[in-house]
Amino acid sequence: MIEPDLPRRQRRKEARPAELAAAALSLFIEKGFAATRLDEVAARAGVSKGTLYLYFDSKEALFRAVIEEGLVPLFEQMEAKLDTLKDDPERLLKEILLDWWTHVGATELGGISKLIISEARNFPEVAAYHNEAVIQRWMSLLGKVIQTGVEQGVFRALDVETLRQLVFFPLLMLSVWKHSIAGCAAACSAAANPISPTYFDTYFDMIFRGLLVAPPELSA
Amino acid sequence: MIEPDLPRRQRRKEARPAELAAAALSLFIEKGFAATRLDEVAARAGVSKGTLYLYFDSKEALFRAVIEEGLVPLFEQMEAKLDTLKDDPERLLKEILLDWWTHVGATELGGISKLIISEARNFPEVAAYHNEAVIQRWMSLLGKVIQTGVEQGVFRALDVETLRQLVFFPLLMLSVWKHSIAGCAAACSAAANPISPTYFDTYFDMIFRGLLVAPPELSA
Amino acid sequence: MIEPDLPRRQRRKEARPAELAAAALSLFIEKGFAATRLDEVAARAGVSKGTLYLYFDSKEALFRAVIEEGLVPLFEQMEAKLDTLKDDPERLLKEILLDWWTHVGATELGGISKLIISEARNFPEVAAYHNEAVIQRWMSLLGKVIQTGVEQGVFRALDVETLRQLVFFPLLMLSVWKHSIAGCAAACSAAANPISPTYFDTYFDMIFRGLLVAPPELSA
Amino acid sequence: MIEPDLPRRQRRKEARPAELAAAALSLFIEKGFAATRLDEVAARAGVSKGTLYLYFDSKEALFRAVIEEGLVPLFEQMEAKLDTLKDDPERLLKEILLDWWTHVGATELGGISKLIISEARNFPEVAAYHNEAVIQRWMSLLGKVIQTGVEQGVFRALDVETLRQLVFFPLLMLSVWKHSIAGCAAACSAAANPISPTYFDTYFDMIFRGLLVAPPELSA
DNA sequence: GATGAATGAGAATTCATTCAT
DNA sequence: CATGAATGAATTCTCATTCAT
Repeated sequence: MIEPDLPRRQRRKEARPAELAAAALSLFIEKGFAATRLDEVAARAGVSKGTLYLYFDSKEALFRAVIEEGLVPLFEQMEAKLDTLKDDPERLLKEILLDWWTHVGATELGGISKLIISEARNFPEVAAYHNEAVIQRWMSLLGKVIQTGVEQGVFRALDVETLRQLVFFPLLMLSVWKHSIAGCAAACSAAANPISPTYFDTYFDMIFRGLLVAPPELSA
Repeated sequence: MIEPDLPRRQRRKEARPAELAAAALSLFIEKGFAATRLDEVAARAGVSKGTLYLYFDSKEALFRAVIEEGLVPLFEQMEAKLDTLKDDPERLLKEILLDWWTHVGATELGGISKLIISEARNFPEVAAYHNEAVIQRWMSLLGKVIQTGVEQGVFRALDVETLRQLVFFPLLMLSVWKHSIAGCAAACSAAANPISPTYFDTYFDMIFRGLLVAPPELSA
Repeated sequence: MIEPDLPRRQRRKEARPAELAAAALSLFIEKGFAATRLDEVAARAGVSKGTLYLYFDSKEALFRAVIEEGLVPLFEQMEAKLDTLKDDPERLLKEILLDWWTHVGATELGGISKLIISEARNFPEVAAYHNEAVIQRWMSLLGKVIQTGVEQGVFRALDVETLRQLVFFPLLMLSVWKHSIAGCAAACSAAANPISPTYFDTYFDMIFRGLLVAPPELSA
Repeated sequence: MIEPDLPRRQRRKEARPAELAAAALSLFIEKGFAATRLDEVAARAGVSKGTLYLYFDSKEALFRAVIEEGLVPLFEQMEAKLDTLKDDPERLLKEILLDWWTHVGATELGGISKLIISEARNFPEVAAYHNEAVIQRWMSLLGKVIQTGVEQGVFRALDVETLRQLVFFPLLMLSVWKHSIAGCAAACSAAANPISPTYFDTYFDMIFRGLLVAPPELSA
């Protein structure tokens, strides 16, 4: 990955935007967009305030970049998986949902969802971009998986539009929760943390009992 | 509600905090806490900026009051219902969830959830208060309803902690969505609005097929 | 002028914009628009920085106001004079030019010309406003006076457009000079100051010898 | 002008300051000193920002150089002419004034006058240098020409100090005007452009009628 | 109580200047 | 010599908070 024959300066220059966006992401998630000062972002990235402006035109541009940077590595994997496991929609759906949780929901990237929710009203263009580049894409992916299952007679023929939301929202909400309410560890009691150890077992049990034409428990 | 024998001045005086909090609530929801200026709050409430400080010590105090004011009328109803319909947990759960949607999720009060999610990190004490005064209370209510159903052998004996979240999150997320992403109507395409007309039908179908020991469709 | 029954606060509020504009004018003239900091303007007016923004939306708005404030009292007098002395165009022209010198060129208001010259490129709308509200008006006034003289057979029938500039530019340039080069008293030698004691005598001698059909010197 | 036996590198090196100053001049004139960024100057000269500092210590030093560079080629011509046409002061004066207009007033160099007027207060030493190196020299030249005319009995014996200003200011003002107000072409109406086609005819007519002991028109 | 003018600390942004490469 | 990434002081503008009226 590292090209050792480039002078250090230049290597730095190429890495900078990602470093800055990473610093900004973590701060935006911690404190929200408005409450994050560019001073802090610069400090966390180990550069001066002015340097930010070498790479981003404004705070809003930085916001936009954070979304883009954070989401580029995110979708190759997800969509690639769609072509595998076509004959086992249950396992495919489960894997895709767990993938999302592992690579997004449970990580810092999950904070982007919270960010977008918080700032959509104030930055409609950024929200629109995110909606189109991420939400629609992801929802469409989920829809295709479910649709496949329906067509194969494995999933019940309910409204796919709604199903994909019902299936996804418990995970999304969990992630959002983790990055906001559960984040004020000191003040909020432990009870604020909603993740019980059996959460995922129960989640998939419920989801698939609702989805499957012949749930294992009953078909037995 | 109105006490007609008090002189108007005094009535006004007592109503003021609620009026101010109402104005603040709608603005906080529209623009977020940080982006709302006290000028605007005062203007919307029809008073001068200085007057705000007669009733609230600071912007944060106003935030706290917004939570309290907005949620006081909210929980008498909900908890009262618990004592009714004890013998029909399915109907009770459905009614309670629809009640929440009707009186909170679908109304401006649903915006408080978004607000808390956005600002929890910056105002941990407010978040803690909300957590304890609202979230815990509401989750406990849901838990009791489900527990009743389990005890009566109507609901499956899964982890109740998780079930109440799985049941509630699709509604909560929907409400949060409505108050953020779906709110930037101009920029975000209509597709951002996730409510399909059959959402609630499918929602309850899925939920109860997952919950009920003997779902109608399968018991047949 | 002062209305002694208004509370001091209110009297102040009405006077403020003019006070602020006056402070800004003198600083803009001294240092130019770009080099003047709003801190200084506020300090000179004896208020805080924030107060400026109660009355003016931006530094540019302040600039615009300076032009307007400074020029309002300026044109009533000038144009009123046009109706007098219709039968003596030479005296009328001389009085109007001296009036301009006394009330504008020689005073701080003359600095506005320098300001506009300096900043026209950077603030085209302000320059356009000044052009229309001041320059055109003043030039038109001069043109009418000269035209009257021509029609009465007192002035030679040359191009009036040009004449009014030839007549005015020596005064305008003198004023601009005073407010720029002559202003750096310490560094610039006294020779930079171009006003010789006989300037106006020679000026009018030249102007009228050029203008008059029958100059006194020769008609004698 | 080009010295073809120097290696190109070296030629470049010697030409650099002049190239940089030329780039700076045009930008200073376009936008004023303060509003010109060194980035732009470097870009227009086709070098990097750092290179500027190899040749000039500071932005102010560049300003000073702009004056010097721009005016060096300017005065050989002018003063050389003084020795010719000694027996026709009218024609000499006319030629010198037209020369100034052709080589300075009408060209980019005329912008230096505007620049000095704008920045004299902020850069007194630069203004002082310009005053001494340019203004005094030029005024002295004009004075000598007029003095010659007076001594030959061709020009009237008025105050020469003032006469040279009266003669020069209409041209100077015209040039300044062209480089400021007339420059904001978009916003300012065409009427802002003060040059009528007969400007110079009328100008010389007026000037010489005022100057000459026996103007053609009257001597008839 | 109520007002709204005034404040000033704080945040985003710009840009002349430096210096490692 | 030349570069251009990095700096940070300086500047505009915002807004929660105060307080004289």
